[in-house]
Amino acid sequence: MKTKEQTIELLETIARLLEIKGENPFKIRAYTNAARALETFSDNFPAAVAENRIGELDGIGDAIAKKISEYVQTGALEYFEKLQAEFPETIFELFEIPGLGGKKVKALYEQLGIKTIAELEVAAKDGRVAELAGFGAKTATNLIQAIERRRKHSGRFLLSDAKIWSDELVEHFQGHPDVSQISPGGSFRRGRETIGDLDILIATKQPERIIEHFLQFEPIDRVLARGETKASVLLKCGIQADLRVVANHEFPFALGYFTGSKEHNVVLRGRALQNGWTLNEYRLGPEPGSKKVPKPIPEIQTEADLYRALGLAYIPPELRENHGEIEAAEKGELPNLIELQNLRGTFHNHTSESDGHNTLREMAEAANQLGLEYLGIADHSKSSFQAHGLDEKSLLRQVEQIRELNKAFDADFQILSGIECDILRDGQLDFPDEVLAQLDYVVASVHASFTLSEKEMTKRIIRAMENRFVTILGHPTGRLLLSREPYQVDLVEIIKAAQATGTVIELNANPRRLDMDWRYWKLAKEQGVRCAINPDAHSVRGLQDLWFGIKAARKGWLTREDVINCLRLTDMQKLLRKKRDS
DNA sequence: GCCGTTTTCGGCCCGACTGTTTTCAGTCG
Repeated sequence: MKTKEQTIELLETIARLLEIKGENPFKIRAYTNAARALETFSDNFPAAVAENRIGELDGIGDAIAKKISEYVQTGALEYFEKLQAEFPETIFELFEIPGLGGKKVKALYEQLGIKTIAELEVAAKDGRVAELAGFGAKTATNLIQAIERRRKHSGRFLLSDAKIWSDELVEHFQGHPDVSQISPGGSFRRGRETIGDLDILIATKQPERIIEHFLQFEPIDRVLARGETKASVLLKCGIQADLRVVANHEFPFALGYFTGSKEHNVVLRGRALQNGWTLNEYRLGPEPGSKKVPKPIPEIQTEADLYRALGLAYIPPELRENHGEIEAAEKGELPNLIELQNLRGTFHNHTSESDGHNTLREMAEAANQLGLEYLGIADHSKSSFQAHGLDEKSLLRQVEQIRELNKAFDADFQILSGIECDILRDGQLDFPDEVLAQLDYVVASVHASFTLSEKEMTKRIIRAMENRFVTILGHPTGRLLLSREPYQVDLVEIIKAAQATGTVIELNANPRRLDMDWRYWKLAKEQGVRCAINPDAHSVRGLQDLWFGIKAARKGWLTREDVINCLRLTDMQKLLRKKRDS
């Protein structure tokens, strides 16, 4: 039995193999399209395969559906095994070098027998690569440099790192007389949890001056490419930044185009074609050679105008993943997405009592300064000894301190006493109910025994959720982006259990976590499960991470009604008591 | 290999940039 993730990887691997074979590019694309279709599929995957419903997905036809079914149900795919046997397994690492695609990898392998990055480096240095047809001295040098860069940097970056440099770049152009419009684009604008590179778009009448100014940006390490309308650089921190320059009237088209996602844009272009139009990064115009009489094209000055012209409500960047947003925009059923200023408080935060860096008072004052109406303190519990988890005595002392401190604040700001209670290996909690009952709420999280099977882990977490004092399930998969894989857990089952038990699920806003993942919130929301956006702040500064949580919540289609942090203090307190009183 | 208001064949997004090329292939987004 294979999982959805394994199937996606299979399809992508097949696409790569077909590329090296030099297969029909459209056939290759069909496999990557099928992988994309599965990525956005949030229903029960094994059931859909078993009931032969997987072929109903857009982009998956009979042939691939049959292959998926064979792979998932027998655990192997004969077609793939044969294909794979034609090439050494290590050859895939060559695709990780920018500048190498299917054609070049094929040439390197067939003509020089190169099948690893190490072999490529040797061949590039001793001159064999430069002698291949289609390669040259410059290509060889670029490959050597790319291999060296790869050694230093991993290739993807957290949203938080991207934000620092995107903000800096926009700042760099602040007040520049030739900038008439500027916006970040790409996956950063869409709020993806990790970012490959930065895209900055500028509208101007003076493209060469803008490119010139871009190249003056101090943190640039080296210039990768520069032309008349775009330039690419590598920043010293390892992030690649691409600047695109367009004319003012082209800006909305270019912004939409470079924001993506690719899949979203493909559908938009399809809609344009239905009207006899062509949509690209510069314009919406009549499709040359279209047999249709094109509809008249309305004037377009903003992205919103563009969506309207295509018969759609404006789609916020975070939703542009071809995850159902276009159908919803057509019917006028897009959600009114949550915004940062809708948040009135937050729940999961630490103090110096466990592993935080600031005191209770400092955290409270910072939250009050931020304009929040309440701050929940949830320090670690005793089993998390690596984080100086609180025992019963120190926890109850903290509850007392919170009561005292609350007297110092006006009625418009309150601290809530909670705990981030460890879910033990068997699903029991780290404190007995009598202790938990003395708190305003309980966040229950897994912090140890990560290696249980998916079945056991799911059972363990559900058992914890069945405790009536567990208000919120903390970071449901335990992932640390770019550094630790999530533990195995069936989120579809967890969401069902949250619905059944009346447990809130956390959207941990720490940019290293962003857990539960945005791809599951739409499903949770449809089942009536509520979300708590928590920065998991370990310092005063950590409270700022709410910004990332909002981005992820918006990607998950959440509105202020779906997120309990948007409730007024009294309504929120009522909600916190609801499960334990029922 | 997928898909269909162009519907079972014949398309499939396309423009910018680099490097290797005397007019374009490969890669990227």
